[in-house]
Parts: sequence; C-alpha cells; structure tokens
Amino acid sequence: MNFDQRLRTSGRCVKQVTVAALSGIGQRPFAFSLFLPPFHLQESLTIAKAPGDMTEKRDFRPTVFLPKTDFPMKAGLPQKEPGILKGWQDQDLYRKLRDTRAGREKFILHDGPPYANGNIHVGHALNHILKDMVVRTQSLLGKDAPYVPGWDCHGLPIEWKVEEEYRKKKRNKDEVPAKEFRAECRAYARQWVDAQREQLKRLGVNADWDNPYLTMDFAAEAGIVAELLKFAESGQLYRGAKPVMWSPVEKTALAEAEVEYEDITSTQIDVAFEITESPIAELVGAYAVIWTTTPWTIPANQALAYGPQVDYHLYRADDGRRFIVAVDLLGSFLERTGLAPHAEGLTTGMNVSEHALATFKGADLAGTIARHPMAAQFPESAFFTRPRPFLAGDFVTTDSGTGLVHMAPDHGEDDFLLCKANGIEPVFAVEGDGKYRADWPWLGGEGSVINPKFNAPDGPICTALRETGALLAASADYKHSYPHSWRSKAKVIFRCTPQWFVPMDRAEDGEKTLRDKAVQAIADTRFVPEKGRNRIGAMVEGRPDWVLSRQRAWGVPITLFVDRKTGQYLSDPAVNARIIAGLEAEGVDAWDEERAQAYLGADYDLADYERVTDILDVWFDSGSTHAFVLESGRWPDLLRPEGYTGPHADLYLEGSDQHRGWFQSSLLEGCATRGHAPYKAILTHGFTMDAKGHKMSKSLGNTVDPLKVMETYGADIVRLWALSVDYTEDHRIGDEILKGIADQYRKLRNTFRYLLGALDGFSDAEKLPVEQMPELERYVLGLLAQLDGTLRQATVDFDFNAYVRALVDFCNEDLSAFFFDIRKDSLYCDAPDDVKRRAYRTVLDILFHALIRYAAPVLVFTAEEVWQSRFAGESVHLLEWPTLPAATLDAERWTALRALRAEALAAIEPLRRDKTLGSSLEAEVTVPADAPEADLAELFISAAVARGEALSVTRTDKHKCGRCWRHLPEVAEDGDLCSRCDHVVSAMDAAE
RNA sequence: GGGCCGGUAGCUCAGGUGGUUAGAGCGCACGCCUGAUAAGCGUGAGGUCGCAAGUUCAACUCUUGCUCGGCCCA
Repeated sequence: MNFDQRLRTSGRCVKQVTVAALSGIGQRPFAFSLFLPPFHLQESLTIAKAPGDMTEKRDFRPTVFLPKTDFPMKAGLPQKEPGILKGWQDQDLYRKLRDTRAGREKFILHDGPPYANGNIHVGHALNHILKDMVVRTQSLLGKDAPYVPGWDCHGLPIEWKVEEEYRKKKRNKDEVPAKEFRAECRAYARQWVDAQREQLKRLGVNADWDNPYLTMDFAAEAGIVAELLKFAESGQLYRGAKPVMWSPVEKTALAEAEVEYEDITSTQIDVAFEITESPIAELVGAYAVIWTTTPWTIPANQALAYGPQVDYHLYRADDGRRFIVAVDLLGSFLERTGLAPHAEGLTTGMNVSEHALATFKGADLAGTIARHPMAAQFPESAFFTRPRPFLAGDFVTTDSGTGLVHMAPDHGEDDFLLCKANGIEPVFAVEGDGKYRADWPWLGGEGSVINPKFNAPDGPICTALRETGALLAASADYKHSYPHSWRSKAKVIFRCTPQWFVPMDRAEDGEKTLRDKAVQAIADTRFVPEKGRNRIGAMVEGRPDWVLSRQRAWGVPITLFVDRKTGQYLSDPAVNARIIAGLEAEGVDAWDEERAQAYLGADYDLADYERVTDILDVWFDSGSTHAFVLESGRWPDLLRPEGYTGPHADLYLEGSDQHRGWFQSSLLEGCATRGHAPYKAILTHGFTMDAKGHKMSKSLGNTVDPLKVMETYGADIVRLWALSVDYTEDHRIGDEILKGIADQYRKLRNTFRYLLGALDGFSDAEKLPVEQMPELERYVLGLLAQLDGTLRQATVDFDFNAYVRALVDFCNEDLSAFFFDIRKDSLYCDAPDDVKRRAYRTVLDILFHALIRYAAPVLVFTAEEVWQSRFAGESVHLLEWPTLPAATLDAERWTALRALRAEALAAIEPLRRDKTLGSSLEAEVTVPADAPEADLAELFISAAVARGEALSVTRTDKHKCGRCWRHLPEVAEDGDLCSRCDHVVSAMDAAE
C-alpha cells in the first residue's frame, strides 16, 4: 500500500467515525481504531460537521454486493451460435448423449422425410424445431430419445429439374439411357440433402446428421421393394384401370402439376339417345338429350347420368320427337337446337313449362335404359348394341348442358367412378397417340381426338351422328378453360390406363379389410391435437383404392412379373428374395431386362412373363420408412427390444397436410403388412402464414426465409417463435411478431444474467437447508415446484406453447418483479454469512439449475452459453430434469399477500405522481388490521408498514441509510448507516 | 364446388360441463429508480370475444346462416 492509498482509506474512516459518533450509534468497537487518522486530516472532520452538508459523507457503493458477471446483456446470436454449434460437433454431442442415455427407456420419434429439393422454408424450420423440442424434452426426462433424420429422394419434381437442365442443354430426355438419367436424379437429390442438412443443423437441431436415411439409399430401395413384395405375397395387389391426365403428343401420363389451363374454343354438341325401356311408360321412345364439349368421347359412351334432385320435363318438339331436358335448361337447349316446343296454341311469351307432357324428378329415371345413337350402324358390335343405363350422379348440375350427362368411363373421373360402381368397365378405345384403336367399330384408327377438325361440326363424329338423326346441334363456339401439357402446350385428355392398386375393401383369408384395419389403428392411436383423428378417419373411410403405379423413371420399381397367359403376377418367395438382393447391391437399376431371367431362376421362363416397368408412388416409399429405418437395424439406436411387435415409433410429427400424405401412407403400409400403424401417436402442426394471416407464396412476395431470420435474429429466436405460437393451428410470422419474440428472449436472457451475477462466488458452503430458510424462500421454492409440474405436464401434452409461456411468466412475474426485487436489499446489503442472504442465494442456485434445464430445449444456444459461463465443461444438453427440494406452497396465504402487495404498490403511485415521494422505500404504508401477518415492509419494499383501518400511504419521516437506502428510525441523518449496514461495513473494514 | 379446421386487446396466447365488471405476458403511454443500467420496478390506456340471427332467465362459450383465412380434395 503506497502512501496515497493509505491517505484515502484513512480519510474515509475518519468521516465514518464522525458520523457514527454524532448520531450516537456505534455501540461496538470500531475497526477504525486500528487506523488512526493522520493529524492533518482532522480538518475534514470539521467540514463534515457542517449542518446539511452531505457532500462529504462516505460513498458506500463499494461495500454493496452488486451482481457481478461477464455474461453480456447483448446476445449477438447470429455471430455466437455458429461457434457453439461447432463445439457440439467437435465433441460429437449427439453420440455423447446417446451414450449417456444408453439403456434407458426409449422414446422414438420417427422423422418424416422432407423432399430433397430446394432450400428449407419456415415450414421445415417449424417442423424440425418441434421435433427437436420433443426429443430434447424427452431426453431431459431421462429417456433415450434418438433422432435419425431422413429425406425423400425419388419422384417427379426431381425428374423435372433434371429434365429442365436437359432442355437448357438442348438434350432430349428420351435419348438418355434410363440408368444415366437416374444417376443424375440421384446426384441432384444428394446435393439438396446436403444443403438442407446444413440449414437444419443451423437451427440447433440435435440429430444424427452424419447418418441420415435417404429413400434412395440402396438399402432403402431394397427395403421398399421388400415391403411391396409383402403386399404381393399376401395377395394385396391387383391391376386395374384409372383415368389419368394423358398427353397424346408426348404419349405419356401427366401429373396435375405438369398441366396448365388455357382458354380454348371447342365444338359443343347436343346428342339424342333413344330410350328403349323405362319404369315410366311414356318415356319409351322419347329421347334423352346430352350435351358435351368433347364430341370424341361419344364413341366411348357407356351410360347416361342424371341428377337425382334435378327436375326434368318431357317435351314434344316441333319435329315431332319427344325430348327429356332439365327444366332449368330448356331455354338454352331450344336456342342451341333451333327446335321449338310443339304445343297447340303456343304463342310468343308463353311459359313453355306449361306445355310439358310430363314432369318428374331425376330419381324417377332410375331403371331407364337408352341405346347408343350408333347402335343401329353397328349391329354386330357388342359394345354399341349394349344398353346404356341411366345412373344417378351427384355431380350432375343444371349450370349448363341439358341436365343429363353422357358417361365415358375411359375419359372422366366422375364417369369412371360412377360406372365402376355400377359394374361398367372402361374399354380402352383411345390409344396413347390419341387415335381410336384399329379394331374399334366406329372411327377405328382415326383421330387424334385432340384435333379440332376431328371434333368439328363437319368432322367425322358429328357427320356420323347427324346421319343417324341423333345430332341435334353442333357449333364450334364454346369457350372454356381446358388443360394443356405444360411442356408441349398441347391439349391433354383423360384416358384410362392400367395401374397397380392396393384394394381397400378386400378381405384376405377371413381377415379384416385394409380399410377396417386402418380404422381400428386410428382408434388405437393418440392424436395431438385430438381433431386429427377425425380428419384422417374421414379420409380413410372415404378413400378409394391406393394407386401404387406411376409411369416414370425416377423411383422404386414395381418388381413384378406378370404371367402373360393368366394376367396373374408371380408370387414366389425365392424369386422375390433374389430381386431384393439385387436391389440391395445395385439399387433401382438392378430391375432391368438383362437381369430378369436371373431373378426368375431356373423355374420360370422370362418369355412367359411381362416384367412390370412402372415405378411406385413416392408415398409408398415414405410409407415404408418405418420398415427400412426403424426396424431394419441399420440404426441400432432405433431398435426395440427383441420380440417387440407393437407400433415401433412413439411419435410421428408433421404438418396437417400429412393426414393425406405420410400419416396415411404409413398407416396403410403398416396395417397391410403388420396389422397396425407404425406409430403410437401423431402430432400435427398447422401452417405458417404471413403477418396478416395469409399463405406465403413467392408470387405474393410475402415469404419469410428462416435462413434470413437466423442471420438477423439468431436460431434461438426462431426456436422461441416456433414454440410460442399455437402450432396446432395455422399461425403467423412477421417482423412485429419476431420483435416481440426477441423482447421475450431478452427478458429470459436477463434473468439468467442476473442469476449469474447474483450467484458470483457462490459455493456449497454457503448453502442453507430449506427448513432454515425464511418463508419467502420457501414460498418461491413452492412456486418453482408448481412450475416444474406445469412444465412436466406440458411436455407430456406436447404443449410447448404452454411450456414457454409458463417459463417466461415465472421469470417475469414471480422472479424479476417479485422475488428478485424484494431480495435485492438482502443480496446487496446483508452480510455474506447472513442467513437470509444465504437462503436467497441457495434458492437462486436451485433456480439456476432448474431454469437452465427447462430453458435448454428451447434456447439451445443461449442455455449452453449461460451454462458454460458458470460451469465450463460438459454440455448443458447432457443434463436431466432437475430434482427439486421438497417445498409446500401455502397458496391461500400468499395469494392474499400478493394481492395486498399489488394494492399497496398501486396506493403508492399517486404520491409519486405529485412528487411526494419517488422510491417505494420512502413510503410508509398502513394496511387494514386484519391483513395477514408477515414482514410487509420487506414485501412492499417500503420504509414501514403499520396497521390501521384502511390502506393508506404517507411519506416516511425517517432518514435514509447511506448504504441500503432504507428509511429507518435508527438512522439519525440521511447518509448515516442503519444498524444492519453498520455491522456489515464494520466487518468489511475490519477485514481490510 | 365438397370435406375438415380456425378467427378473444397492437403482438403472442389463457379462458372445464353457458352464470358476477373477459384474463396473462410482451409492446405502448406515463412515472419511479439510477447499486441487474441499451437493465430493473410501478401505474395506466387498449377488446361490441369475425358478422348476423336464434335457443336460454343468462352465450366468448350451444344452434343456424354469412364472412374472412387455412389444409385437403374436386
């Protein structure tokens, strides 16, 4: 200690002595006696004595125990997070966590594979944050919760992208060998898997990123085929037909996304079908009139549809024939055909309805039969001479046409379904090039059907119909929107093609049907939220058979051999085993003509079989993931104990669109091959809308890019957002919302910063047993226990919104605004060994250990930063759910006390407004005599509390302690020390 | 067009089986503190519970219709 320092120290002691002496307080030996002041400083004593002069009072600030921490208030997450992430990767945190939880109860979340195409969007971010939260909270509960991420790699969108690149290079896809094309698709998918993996990692998702599953892994492709062959071996496949969008120009089926709608002008025609039989006798011999804008479908007509609720009238036209037309459409019908009602005495302006020969509901037409207008022309044709029944169609409207619709099951969805329901099958009259097949009696070999001339009023169809008298009107003037090929811009048609199906309602060997099994499995599954059950249930109950086949290149082959004679597919386990082995070795390329005979082996001759070249619907790929990921053993972490046969996954967690997608394909796959769903529970989330609640789209320019949000705010903010909104419904994201979330984050961060600062230097020696703690500490421990229960329940319910809200509210209301505020005095001013202060810090330590664990799954980066700044070493994410000291909560008493506190604080406010006082420490509060007993002055952070009649507040006349700023009776003069501070400071000075 | 779902303060959310002046946090305004300080504390203002009918003594809560928005189909 040099001379100057001695001077300063000694001088301060002198002043203190003076003050204490003058106030008459200081009944104990003073430390200053060891440091007698140098003589020349005695003068300052005189100055200090001057009345009202406080400027020379000692500054006690250095004696106050302020929170001390290096933990920064400002987070700087975008800069900090990548480093934390790297730390986790370097120590292989995922694997370390698996080791830590080895042997524990499993919680298996099965990751639904996102499509490997494009950067991630908010939906991906939300979905993966929720999954991460589930896995982390389960892990926190002590379970072994592995997380193997996956990607969906096959399918049309990727094929497209690769084709697009071909077009740029002016290459023709048809000239590229399939194997080479698939290799490029594989490379394309791989590139996006890698990109998305990095983006999802950045969100802080703790997954087995080094070992994801890809549906295009050879093992996966073999696994998918193995599942398909289980369907085959159990007889759950059949080949049927279905109308698909077909482009005659490209001679290929098109997906909905490959079709665009253009306005065109078509020929519209009215055609008469003669009724040959009917329960309504007067209809026999009359003509049913249909209207269509696709004349080329008439040669494939097989029935007529009516609307059961539609009103029809029977008229006699001026040409003598009688026609059935819907009442509402008679006017437009007469206009098109130029026919006038034949009615005696009909004059202009009369209501034609009054001249109907008969009136009936559509439903009355049941059982009526007509004949095809060309039946007489082709008496040898079984097809054209077949009766055309009237069928009830709910889709029939009176918006346009005649109220009767001609049905060509080959060329329309409604037509197909209605006819199929009535036992009428498609006839495949139109071939892939758009021409009628050569052996078709009428127009065989002619077409193409999309040729306007073919359909024109003077074209072959209209001409033939006109010759038979069936054509009532034809005009090439109907403007409407019509689908075209996105690629060739040519018109497309609906055309039935052979497809492979999984039957929903066929019972094998007395077992339940697939639909029944699925319905049962839905009943056995837990849905969060519960309404998901209804949604998928309605879909499964109403869905048609599952169409498995696609006429595409990039996908898993339908590895079947069909007997050319019987049309039955070969179902030989030995053959199937060879096929699966082939796929395992070489992937989907292994399904080729060269190897076909090798698969068939010696028992079969390839010449007798057709090798199916269709590929599988990608939903079959993803529906099989539970088999080739969870059960396969390729990820030992995911295995259930030997002999386990129930649903393998604890949880599937995806957006609500997956009720029709992955949830359902997995359900059907599981039920068909294992008799139950592959999951125990399903959690669905809604979609993320823009700030106004509208869907995001690139064209509207209202998309929010999670990668940009991470750059601006940080991943922890994105996570806090995802876990704060009601993700069970559609929810929003936008600047205002993110700013609000960032505010919440700051509150949480500051809570931890305070804890770190307040716990500076805390050690086990300072800990105090709960039973020795003041009531306030025990109350806060009670609140913590309550919070703990809330959080546990929220975890069980997957209600993370409630989780985050409970956590934030606790930090704000119970800690920051209540406990921390009240105990500020004790923390700052009590002696380090004071029981109250020790109790407080013990509770702060308990709070720290609990809160950091509660927050860790949410704010994964910040929690690590906080934890490492106090306990550098192992990651916070290896910890388990905190064990709390037993604490009971006298809720009733404390509810009353806190209500009283709120009243008191409100009562102080007017005095602040009129400047009577500033700090609440200057207030003396009077409470009603029957108020609960407690240290109310401490609770209100006020000078004193008295009992009286009603609540009132006055300014204290006591003086302010120079150290703790409380106004107490023993303080003689502002700036003097209260007795508590006097003791503390003396001890400190003594120690110096 | 059909099926299902949703619309509570500026924002994010609570509001068993219908029943007193509809709550919380944040934000905002105003104020306090200046020893958590680009922090902390307090007080306050904000809602015709999407709209309109109906049931009921009584509806944010039940029914119907409408409207806006969403998902899935057509």
